[in-house]
Amino acid sequence: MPRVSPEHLERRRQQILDAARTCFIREGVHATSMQDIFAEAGLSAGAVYRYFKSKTEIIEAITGTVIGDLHTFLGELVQHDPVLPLDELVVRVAERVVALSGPDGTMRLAPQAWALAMYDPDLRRYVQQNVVGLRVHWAEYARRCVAAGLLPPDTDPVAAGKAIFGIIPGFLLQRLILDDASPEELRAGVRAMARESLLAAGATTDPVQGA
Amino acid sequence: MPRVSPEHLERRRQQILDAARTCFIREGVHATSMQDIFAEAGLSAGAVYRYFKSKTEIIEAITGTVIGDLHTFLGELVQHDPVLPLDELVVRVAERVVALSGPDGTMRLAPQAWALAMYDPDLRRYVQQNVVGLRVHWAEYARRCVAAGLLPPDTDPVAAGKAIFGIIPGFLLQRLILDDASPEELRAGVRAMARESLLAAGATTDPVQGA
DNA sequence: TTGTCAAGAACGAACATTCGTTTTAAATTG
DNA sequence: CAATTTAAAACGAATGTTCGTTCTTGACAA
Repeated sequence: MPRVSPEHLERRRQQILDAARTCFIREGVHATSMQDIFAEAGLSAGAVYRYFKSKTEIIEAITGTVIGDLHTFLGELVQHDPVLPLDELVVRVAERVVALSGPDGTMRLAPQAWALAMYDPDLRRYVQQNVVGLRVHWAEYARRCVAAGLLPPDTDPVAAGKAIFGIIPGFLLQRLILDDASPEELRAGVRAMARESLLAAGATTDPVQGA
Repeated sequence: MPRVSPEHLERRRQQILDAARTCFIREGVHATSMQDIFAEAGLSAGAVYRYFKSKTEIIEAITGTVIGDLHTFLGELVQHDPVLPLDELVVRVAERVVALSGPDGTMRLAPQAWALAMYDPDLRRYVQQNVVGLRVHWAEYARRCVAAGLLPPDTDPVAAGKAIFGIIPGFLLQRLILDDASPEELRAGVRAMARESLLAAGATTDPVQGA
């Protein structure tokens, strides 16, 4: 179809990206050949190469959108008034992660994005933006907790954000690779982890029960 | 060398694995060709294929050893008597992670292992073992904290282990991709995170009720 | 027409792997 | 000990396949 509307072009582009994402999730990025993408998109090589000049460009376009949804979602939760308890916040995010990491979920691409980011400079920038984006929300959460008097004034919210951040990739990994993590169990874990007593020097562990 | 000692064979095997690991860390697993491994090992194709029947077999052999060191290290720390404070424990592990994730560090392979585990069943088993191995230590830590009276008796140590687990991959990711995480900052973050007050509903304008 | 889009055959490079040959050190013999 | 045999070990060019990409060709709207 020659001389076609801009909408058509944009739709084609999306059609290709959707096909690529489907393939990447189903087979993995490296195991996906361009021919797989052609087939999934129902387009020819020539057509696809009209919209993207290389496979790398497609990978980059998709990697940039892996956790956009999560970013927005967390951003809203963090702004919730009153400030949500940490376990509540984490559970809600975890639930979203579960929803996004099913058989067709985009979160399945996250580990691949991390791995690719280590060796492709352009991709690395995208992934960096994604990670920073999430982390900034966590830092903002910590800041609000300080403001609400839930954390001491001398708290470093950036450091707190960096530490809390790990809970989610940790959850995702266990979910994707071991498939034995649930948001509710994570809530219990976070509730156990959020205790000053864990920072105290511990007593020796005999069979004797202290109280 | 024909009719050669078992030690020689074992050394050759290690020589190949070392070369492969070097290549995988330097270029990434997928970007490493067998020819790269031949060159790095200073061996011919035939020689390498005498010891490993495929590239996949080499990848599997290496993936199985990525975090063995960390596993042992954490295992010892967890058994420390008296029980170490959480922030102390995390900092020590983080320091080890830093040591193992430099330009030649094996921890650089972790994200690749995670990604590969999603699509290769054999590899997945190795990575599962690694993850479970670490998690078991964290659960044991939680158990000891309960025994020492640092955590309430009704704590679910497995859930706690799953939650705490994430701190380390989270740290590693930030270290590898953003290169802006340090053990000391992580300590500060963990100290901020370990507070019951984070579990209470907060308020900016509204009063709060207890749990 | 004229300019743009799509098709799909074709291409060349890169890849993992194979295999016939050569080298080598241990084993065997005299 | 020295000469010879033997089979494992190593070599590396060749193989066949697969891949990402390009190119030629035709189709169709303006």
